[in-house]
Amino acid sequence: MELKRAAEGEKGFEKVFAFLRERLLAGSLKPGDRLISERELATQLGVSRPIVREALRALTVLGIVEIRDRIGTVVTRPDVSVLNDFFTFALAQQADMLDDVMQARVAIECQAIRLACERANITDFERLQRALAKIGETIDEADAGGMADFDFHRAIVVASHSETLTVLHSSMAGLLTHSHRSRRELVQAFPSMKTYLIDDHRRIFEAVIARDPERADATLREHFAIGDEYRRRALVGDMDKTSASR
Amino acid sequence: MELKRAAEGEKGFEKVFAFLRERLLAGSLKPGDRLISERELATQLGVSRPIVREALRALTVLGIVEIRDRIGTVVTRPDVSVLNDFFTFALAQQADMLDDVMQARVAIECQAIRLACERANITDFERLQRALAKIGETIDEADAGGMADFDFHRAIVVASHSETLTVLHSSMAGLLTHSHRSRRELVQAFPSMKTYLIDDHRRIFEAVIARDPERADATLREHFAIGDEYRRRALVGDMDKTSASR
DNA sequence: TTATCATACTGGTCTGACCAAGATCAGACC
DNA sequence: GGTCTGATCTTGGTCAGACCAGTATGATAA
Repeated sequence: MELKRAAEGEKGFEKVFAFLRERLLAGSLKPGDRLISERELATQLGVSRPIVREALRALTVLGIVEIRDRIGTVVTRPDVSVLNDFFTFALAQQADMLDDVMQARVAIECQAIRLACERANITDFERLQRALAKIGETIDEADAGGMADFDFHRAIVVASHSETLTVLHSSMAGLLTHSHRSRRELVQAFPSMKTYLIDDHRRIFEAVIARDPERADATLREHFAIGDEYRRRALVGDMDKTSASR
Repeated sequence: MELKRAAEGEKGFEKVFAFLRERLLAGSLKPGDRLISERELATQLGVSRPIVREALRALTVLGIVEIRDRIGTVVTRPDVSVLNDFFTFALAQQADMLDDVMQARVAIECQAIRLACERANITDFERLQRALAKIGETIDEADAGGMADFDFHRAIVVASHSETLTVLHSSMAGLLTHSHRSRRELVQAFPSMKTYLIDDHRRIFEAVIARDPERADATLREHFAIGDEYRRRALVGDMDKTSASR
C-alpha cells in the first residue's frame, strides 16, 4: 500500500504526520471530515497517543485541522491566520524585513488591481466607492483615516476575486496597519498630503472603473512611491509644506 | 511576574505556547538561542512534558524553532518551508487555487524584477546569464528545460535582494514546477515555442541589464501572457504551428 | 598533559491512568 | 406512541513515571 509505505520509513511523529498529510493531499480527507479518534489513530499507526497529539497539534497550527474538545478532530479549510502567525514571528526576528514585506504587499496589490480591472463587479465598485468616500470623510483623523485607507486597498484586492492574493495581502496588511496609521499622522506635517491621499485614491478608483489595468497599476505604483517619498521626507526632517513631486 | 501573568490565563498547551511566543516576539529569544530542556520547561510552567512537546512541535512546523535530537531545541530563522507546507495543503483542498497561486507568482515576480533592475549586482547578472544560456541548451528537453526555466525565474527574484519576495516566490514556485515542465512538453506541439522561450527570456534579461523596470515588468508580463496563450491553445487542441500573437 | 571512560544530561517514545464533558441510547414517564 | 431523562461510552486534555539512545562533560587513568 502506498499509504503504508510512506508511513513505514519514518518513525513516531513523522509517521503520523506523513500518514495524515498523505490523506489530506490525496483528498481522501476533505474539509469537514472528522478524523478517527486519537486513540484509534495511535493503535493503527503503532504509536502512542502523545505522539498522535503532536501531529494533530502540528496540523492545527498549520490551519489544516481543528481539534474540538471532547468532539473530535475535523479537517478545516486552510485560512489566513497561519500566514499571519508566520509573518508575525518572522518579522519579530527580522525587523529589517518590514520594508521587504511592504514590497511584497505592493506586488500583491498591483497584480490584484490588474485582475480587479477584469473581474470586478458592481458590488466591488460600490465597496470601492464607499471606501473612497470614507477616506475623504476621515481625512483629518489618524485612526479612522488609517482604517479607511486600509479598507480601500483591501477592497481592491477583494475585487480581484483571487483567494490567494487576498490571503497573502491580508496577512501582510496586518503587519502594516501601523504604517497606514503613521502615514495619516504625517498629514499634520504635510497639508499637501490631504489632496495627495484623496486625489490619488480617486484616480486609482477611476482607473479600475475604466477597467484599464495598465493605468490602474501605474497609478497605484505612483501612489505607493509618493507615500514613500513623504515618509522619507519626514525621516530627514524635511518639513516644508510643498507637495511631493509627481 | 509579568512572564507568569501571560501564562496564567491559558492552560496546558496554550500556556506553553503563549509563554514561548512572548519571548520570541519580545526578542528575548533570538535565532541561535538554545531553549531550556523540555523537562525544565515542563516543571517551570507546571505542565507535563508531552504538553511541552506539543508546543515545541507547533513552533517547529511554524519554522520558528528546531528540535535537535539529544542536543536541545534552538531558535531558528524562519524559512520558506512553512509557507510551502501551507500552500501544499491549501492547494490540495482547493484545486481551483492553482490558477490563483499562479497569479500571486506573477505578482511577486513582476515586483521582484522591478527591484532587480535597481538592486541587481554583477553576480546576479552572471547568474541570470547562466540561466539564460541553460535555457538555450536544454530547449529540447522537457525535464532539464523546465528546470532551466525555473532557475531563470528564480534568479530574477533572487536578484531583487528581497528576502520576503524570495520566500513567497519559492514557496509558490514549488507548486508550479510541473507547470514549467508541462510548458516544455508543449514545445513538441508548438515549434514556434522555441523562439518564444529563448527570445522572451533574452529580452527579459536585457531589460534587467538595462535597469529599466518598466520595460522589464512589461516584458515579463507579456511573457506570462503568451505562455498562458500557448496553454490555452493546447487545451482547445489548436495545434497549428503558427506562433502565438505578440 | 592527554586520552579514555563513566555519568549526567538531552530528546524520543511508551504505558497507563484520570478527568470532564459531549454523544448516544435504553428505559421511564407522560 | 412519543418525549424526556439519565447512565454509559467515547472524546479530547493532561499527567506521572519510565525506558532508550546518543551527546556533552568532567573525572580519572596513562
